[in-house]
Amino acid sequence: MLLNLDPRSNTPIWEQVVHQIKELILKEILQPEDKLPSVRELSGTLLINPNTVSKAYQELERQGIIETLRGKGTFVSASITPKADEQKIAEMKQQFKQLVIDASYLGIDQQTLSLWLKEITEELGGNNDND
Amino acid sequence: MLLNLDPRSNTPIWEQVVHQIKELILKEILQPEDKLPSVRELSGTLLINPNTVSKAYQELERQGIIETLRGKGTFVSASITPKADEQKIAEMKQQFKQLVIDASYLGIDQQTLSLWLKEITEELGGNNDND
Amino acid sequence: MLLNLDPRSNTPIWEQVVHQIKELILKEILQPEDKLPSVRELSGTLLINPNTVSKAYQELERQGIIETLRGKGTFVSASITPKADEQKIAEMKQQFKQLVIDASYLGIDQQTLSLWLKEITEELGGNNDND
Amino acid sequence: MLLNLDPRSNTPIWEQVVHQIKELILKEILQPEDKLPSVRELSGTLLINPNTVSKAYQELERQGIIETLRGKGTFVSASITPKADEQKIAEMKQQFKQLVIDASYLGIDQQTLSLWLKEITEELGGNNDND
DNA sequence: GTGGTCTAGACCACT
DNA sequence: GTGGTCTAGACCACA
Repeated sequence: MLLNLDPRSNTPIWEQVVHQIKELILKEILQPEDKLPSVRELSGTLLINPNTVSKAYQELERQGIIETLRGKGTFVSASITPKADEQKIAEMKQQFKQLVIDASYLGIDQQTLSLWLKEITEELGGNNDND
Repeated sequence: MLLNLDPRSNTPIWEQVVHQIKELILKEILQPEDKLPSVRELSGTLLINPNTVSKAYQELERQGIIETLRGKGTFVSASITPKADEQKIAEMKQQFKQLVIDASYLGIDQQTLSLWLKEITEELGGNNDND
Repeated sequence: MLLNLDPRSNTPIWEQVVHQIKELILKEILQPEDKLPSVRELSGTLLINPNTVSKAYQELERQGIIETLRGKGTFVSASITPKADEQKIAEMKQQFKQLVIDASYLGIDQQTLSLWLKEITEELGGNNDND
Repeated sequence: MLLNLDPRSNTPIWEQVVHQIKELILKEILQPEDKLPSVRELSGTLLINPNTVSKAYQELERQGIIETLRGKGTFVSASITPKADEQKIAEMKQQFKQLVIDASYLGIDQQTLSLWLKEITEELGGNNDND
């Protein structure tokens, strides 16, 4: 499993790992019940510390996206139920607004954002039918 | 000038200040050439550390959104030219993607995001006719 | 013998086995002198590692609850004498306290706990008349 | 702030810290808005690693019991709202049952447990009126 | 000053 | 083999 990490980014490495694994699952590259690489293995591949991977895995587990089976390893959850947490949705909308504002100052208008949204949705939902 | 700051939020306070001033400008509540409150004044109003306000102003200046005239104060720039910095646009798209992914795990679909986008654009651009 | 094991739980599987066998004995579903399934048999039924069952049996034997007769198998002890180990009782009280604290933060009050205690005692002690 | 830590216990140190802080809050020794010792300070007092304290604080924050204000420190939340999470309550009842079972094998009967429950509740709810 | 992140490396319990 | 915990010590951003 290869992830794209940027150690210079402001977003912590463990969070980048979380994001990208979530993306892989959405794209169905990682499927329910699939085994994730072990903490040591992934830390070796990504050239980061095991603790950092561990933190990412723990966060993913906290979100109900993966599960760890004692002594066996870590697996993608069989059923990922979205929690409609009101508060988090409000936060997300707020983030979204800030993003739109920042975009505006980069000269990006609504149409472009709308296009991006479409592109991204297709990229994520486009599964692997035509592989 | 009243801003809505949340000290519990993960986004640093100076960044919240930056965001909200940018929003006020987009909404044309703050207009070009308008004078901003002094660092000391604003820090007093918002009950935050002057250094924090200062950092926010520096960032806004760096983005070309406000200008400091020595001895006179700080003013909204007369003309804010969007910098079409390719790299920053790519970063923004990346951010956007991560947001869509996170939204997806909260059960928020494309339609909802599309709606939000429309709402936000209207809220911001209400008087952006002559751009 | 069917036990309810949850591989996702935080309590180790061998401990879940220990708990549930203790429960079966309390409920007199397993009676003194009854033969327990062999390690291999039980591990096959429960689809878990033989080492795990073995560890559970060892723990139960350590507590004096079951006995192994070489070449014959494993049996529920004829007389289970509660050890009034002061230290263990103190530990238990400590555990109990932590549980009450955690319950409190979940909005569970003393009355509810008291009710639970009654329920559980009835469930377990239904035929404990002649102790 | 002095906590009683047992490095030999099975429960991890960070969890012991979490438990005991929760207890201090219930006893109103720590009151809403109170500042907790800094990570470094507490780690110095308890002779444990700062990371361990940090982990405890992060868990407490995740539970909504404390809040961190960037650069200022960590504080007891003003209002702690118990979340009536069905699933967690079920888990708690399960734990409670296992505890009753274990107690039974130590010769502790329902009456004793009932007494303990009363004692503990009084200890926790007894505030600091008579200090 | 504060907490958050990361590395290095160790030890442990579980399967 | 697996993940979880802990220590030691470093660096950074925030206020």
